[in-house]
Amino acid sequence: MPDPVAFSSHDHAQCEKTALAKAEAHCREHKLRLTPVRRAALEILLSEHRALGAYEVLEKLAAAGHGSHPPAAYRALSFLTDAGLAHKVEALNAYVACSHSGNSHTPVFLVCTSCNNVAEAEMNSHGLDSAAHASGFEIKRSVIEATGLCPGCQ
Amino acid sequence: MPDPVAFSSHDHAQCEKTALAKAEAHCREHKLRLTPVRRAALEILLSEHRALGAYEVLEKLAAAGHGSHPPAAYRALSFLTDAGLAHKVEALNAYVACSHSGNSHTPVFLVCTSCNNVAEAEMNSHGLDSAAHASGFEIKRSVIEATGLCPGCQ
DNA sequence: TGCTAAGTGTTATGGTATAACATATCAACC
DNA sequence: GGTTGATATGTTATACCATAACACTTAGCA
Repeated sequence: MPDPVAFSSHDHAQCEKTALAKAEAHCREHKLRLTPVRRAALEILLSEHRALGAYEVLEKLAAAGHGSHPPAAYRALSFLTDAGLAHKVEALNAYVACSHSGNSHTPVFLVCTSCNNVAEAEMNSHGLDSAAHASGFEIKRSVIEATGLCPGCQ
Repeated sequence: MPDPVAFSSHDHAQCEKTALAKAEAHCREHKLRLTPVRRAALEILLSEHRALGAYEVLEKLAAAGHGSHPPAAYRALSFLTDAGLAHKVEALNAYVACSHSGNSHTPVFLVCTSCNNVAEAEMNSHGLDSAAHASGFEIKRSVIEATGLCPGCQ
């Protein structure tokens, strides 16, 4: 597992900018429509490394002049997660921008309970996959999340 | 991963009975108070291998003469999960009785989207643990869940 | 231009979870 | 046995998370 960027100090403006550029490229390539609301939602998620609740995203969307009713946020989040540009952290019922390209992958989240930052790591979920397959279970989607303390908060 | 009992036909009455006996022993040993409400909640969870929502548990608790307000269910479920006698399936916001002794362990859930049964497997979460530790993250609790189709539903 | 599909606005409602405070019960000790 | 402090339960109220259903608009294309 590489050093997760969420727990290291870094040039966040740059971090945001490149993620957004990658997202645009990904959408162009896959003919997905990154509309203003969706783009705004992505920018909101990208602005922090912690996971944001849907209603928190909604507030910020409304503040930015977009829809102010729950479906506005849920639709945007749903587009982003379907496109692989964001993920839902099930343990928090909250959403984070994807830290990796637009590649389809099984995310692994490290959620710090102190600073609330969420790092996304890539791991070979091979153990899970093959073990499940061995017992005859066919995996569609998997969720791997760990809560605890990040290096900076210990 | 051993063949998960939830996906095999088995003597469920026996399955329930031994789980309950183990839970009682576990509580005695750890001086935990398995009060009537808590015991009732555990029996409710044990009655099925699918995950039950908190309000579903609440209904059954009320029907059995226990509290009928949400905190009654959440408190019982919280006791059971803290004691390791039940787990929350985060992907479903629902609860299942623990299939293994009272041992503290990292559960791995296989959730069938067709029959709704949830199997709990034990797996060495060693990959996750050591990888997280290598990047300096200290895990308190981890969630590993896969949704898909069980052998019988494919 | 007119059609169709996709996206958005809006209202309403349903499902999940906890805060806060009152009351009751338990366990241990005097 | 009665007192006390901790644990558990009852109760009210509310907050947070999520989606159904339908109307309207816009984009993309024949």
